[in-house]
Amino acid sequence: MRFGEYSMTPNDLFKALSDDTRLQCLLLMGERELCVCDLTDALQLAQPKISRHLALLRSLGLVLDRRQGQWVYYRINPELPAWAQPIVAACLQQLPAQFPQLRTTSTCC
Amino acid sequence: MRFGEYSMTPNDLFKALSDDTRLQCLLLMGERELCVCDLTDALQLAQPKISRHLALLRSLGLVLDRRQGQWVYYRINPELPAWAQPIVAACLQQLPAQFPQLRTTSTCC
DNA sequence: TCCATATATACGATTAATCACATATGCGTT
DNA sequence: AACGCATATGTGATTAATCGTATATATGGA
Repeated sequence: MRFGEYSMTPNDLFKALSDDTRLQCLLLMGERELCVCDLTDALQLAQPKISRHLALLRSLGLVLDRRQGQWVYYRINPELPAWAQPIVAACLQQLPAQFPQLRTTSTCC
Repeated sequence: MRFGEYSMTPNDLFKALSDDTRLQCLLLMGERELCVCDLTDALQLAQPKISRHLALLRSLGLVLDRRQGQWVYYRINPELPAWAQPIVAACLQQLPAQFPQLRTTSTCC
């Protein structure tokens, strides 16, 4: 996958979405801003795994991050390319129902 | 990628979309039913390459095929899973503009 | 039947994606 | 400074995706 400050291509977007870890992270972020430990808790996955997937989403500009103290909060970039917005919106609307166990416990940080 | 008569998952869909050959085939089919030679002409790619990508799209149920004489016509499956329809529709609406050179010459078969 | 055209698949090689584990960095507290 | 916690990255191994080339199958016509 291309990587860096170039503008995202459709190929980049779909490669990003075509991994369940990344997709579930995005779906969870669709509800609210989340820190890394929220995501590791919700998905029950190792922290380095989550972090590397987040790095990829960040490198594409698909998500933005914000450090607050020791925590880093991630959210979906509200300024996606115009062509990507309807696609991402459709995903956020349709796909949570395809991951029934997907929920944040909210008792994290 | 999973393969066969199982029902398509979001992961399957995005993996299918995350190859430019397959994506451009789908976008071209968004306009009308096309045979394999239409696609090889339009994309200027080797026939076995196109055929293998079409086989993958077909195995997921993303496209349907219909043989007429020596030609095999492909079209987007109009009965996609409900969750997939808005996503595919958004792609068909937004993405052709991202592939400016994408056009069928219509002088094929 | 033999040939030409259209399409599909098999095979081996190459490249890309993912992972687990180890380690590094950054921040807050003592 | 030293520690603990949260997060990020490096590394090597494994698996998956893609490709080019060769070949197989199907159809129609001579």
